[in-house]
Amino acid sequence: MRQSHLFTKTRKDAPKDEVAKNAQLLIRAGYVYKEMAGVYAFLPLGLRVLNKIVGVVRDEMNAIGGEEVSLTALQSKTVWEKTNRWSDAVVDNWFKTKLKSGAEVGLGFTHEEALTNLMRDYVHSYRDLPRYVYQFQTKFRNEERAKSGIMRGREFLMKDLYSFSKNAEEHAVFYEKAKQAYVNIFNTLGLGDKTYVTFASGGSFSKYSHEFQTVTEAGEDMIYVHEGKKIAVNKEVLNDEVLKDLGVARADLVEKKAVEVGNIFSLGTKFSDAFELTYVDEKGAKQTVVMGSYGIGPGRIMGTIVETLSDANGIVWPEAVAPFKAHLILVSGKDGDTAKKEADKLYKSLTDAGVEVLYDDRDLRPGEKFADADLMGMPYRIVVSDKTIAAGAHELKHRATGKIEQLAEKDLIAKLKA
RNA sequence: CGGGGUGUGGUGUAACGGCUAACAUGCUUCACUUGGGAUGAAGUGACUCCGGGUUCGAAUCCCGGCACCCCGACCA
Repeated sequence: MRQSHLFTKTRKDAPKDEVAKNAQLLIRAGYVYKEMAGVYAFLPLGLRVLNKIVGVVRDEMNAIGGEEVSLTALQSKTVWEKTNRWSDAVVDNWFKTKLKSGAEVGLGFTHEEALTNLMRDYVHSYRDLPRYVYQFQTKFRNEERAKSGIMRGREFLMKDLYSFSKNAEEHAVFYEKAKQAYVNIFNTLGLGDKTYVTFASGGSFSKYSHEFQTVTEAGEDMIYVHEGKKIAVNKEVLNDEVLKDLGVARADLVEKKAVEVGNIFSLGTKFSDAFELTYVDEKGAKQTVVMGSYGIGPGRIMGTIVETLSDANGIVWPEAVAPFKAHLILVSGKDGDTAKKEADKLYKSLTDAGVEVLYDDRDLRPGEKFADADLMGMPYRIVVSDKTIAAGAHELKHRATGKIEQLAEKDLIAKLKA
C-alpha cells in the first residue's frame, strides 16, 4: 500500500485525555480513533492488525475442531431469564434497550445463553457430540469505569468458543487441547515469553479455571509467577491448598502485575441444565451436555502488544500481527527522480512477490519519514536513496533490534518472503 | 458507584477578574532543502464544553449539567 493513499496521519502529540501508553501510541500512529471513553474505532492500519490477530486465533480454533459462527449482538430477555442473568441485580453491566414494540432487548456481553439455546435445535443424540462452536463478535459491557485505552472498553471484539461434550471426561480432553491452542496463539503473537497459564477460581463445576495473563505494568490483576514451571496463580485464589495442588512453594512465587488476555472455563452443566440441552446416549438414556467456554480478546491483545513491546520511538509489532511486514522509505535525491524510480520498482517487485509493504512515497524530508516509520512499527524498514543506489544494495533495518543489513534485491525479497 | 482532577483554534499549552484570547505544532501557498520530525516568508484556524448567576467588566469567581482522565470498588 502506498502511504500517500492512507487517510490517517501520524501526530507528534498524544491527546491529553489519554494516559495509557497503548492508546497514546495507537492514536499517534493512526491505528485507532477514540469515539468516547472505552469505545475505539479501528482505522485502516489498526484493522489490519486486529484482523491479523483474529487470523492467528481462528487458525488455532479451527485446528482443534472449532466451527465458526456469528451470533447476534441483540439478545432477547426471555433467553437470559432462564439463567437469571437478565436481572440487573445479578449482571450490572448490561446495555439494555427496547424494540418499537416495547419489548426489552440487551446487547450481548457474552453468549453462553444464546448459543446453548440455539444448540438445542441441533443436538439430540450422542452422534451430535462433541461440538466446538466459536465466533468473533463485538461484546458490549456497560463498565462503570473504562480505562487503559483499548484494553478495557465498553465495546470490544472477543473470540468466544463454547464446547459441548458428552461427559466430563470428553470435556477434559478438549479443555487441555484448548489450553495448548491458547499457548500456541500467544507464542505466535509474540507474547509467549510474558504470558503465563494462571490458575484462577473455577466456579461451581471445577476447582480451577485458567487465565492467560501477560505480565505488564498496564495490567489490572496481581498474579504470582513460578518461573521454573512457567505457571502462575491469581492472587484471588492464592492459598495453601492451591500451592499444594500445584506442587509449588510460596517462596518460589513472584508477585507481578498482569493483564488477562484469555481465559478458559469449565461450565459443567450450568447452562445445559437451564436450557435442558440434553442428548440420548447409546443406551437410549437421556444425558446432559457438559460445557466449557474459552474467551480471548483480540483488541486487548493488540493493546497488550503495544504496552509490552513498544520502545521510546514507538510501536514494535511482531511479524505475525504487523499491518505490513516492511516499510519502504523513499528518500528523494537531488534530481528527485532516480531514487523514486528505483523505489517504485522495488515496491512492485516486493508486492509481486507477495510481501506486504507500506510504501512511503510521500514528498517529505527523510527525518520525518524515519520518525513515522519508527512510530508505526513495521518489523522491517527498507530505504531507497541516492546513497543506497550508489552502494548497489538495499538497506534493511530491523525495527526491534536496530540491526541494519545491506542486501541485493533478490536477497532482500527472499528474506522478506520467508 | 465512592473519592480526586481537568475542560481554551485540528493537536499540545499560556493568559492577575481588565487591551483585538497568546505561543508551538498542524493545515494552505511560495522559496529553499533532501539520511532523523530542517529554514525563511505570507496565510488559515476559538461564540474559551453547555446553561444559568455574580460583576461596570468573566477563559478566570459561584451554581447546575455534560464530557474526559486518575485512584478505589467492580470485572459472572
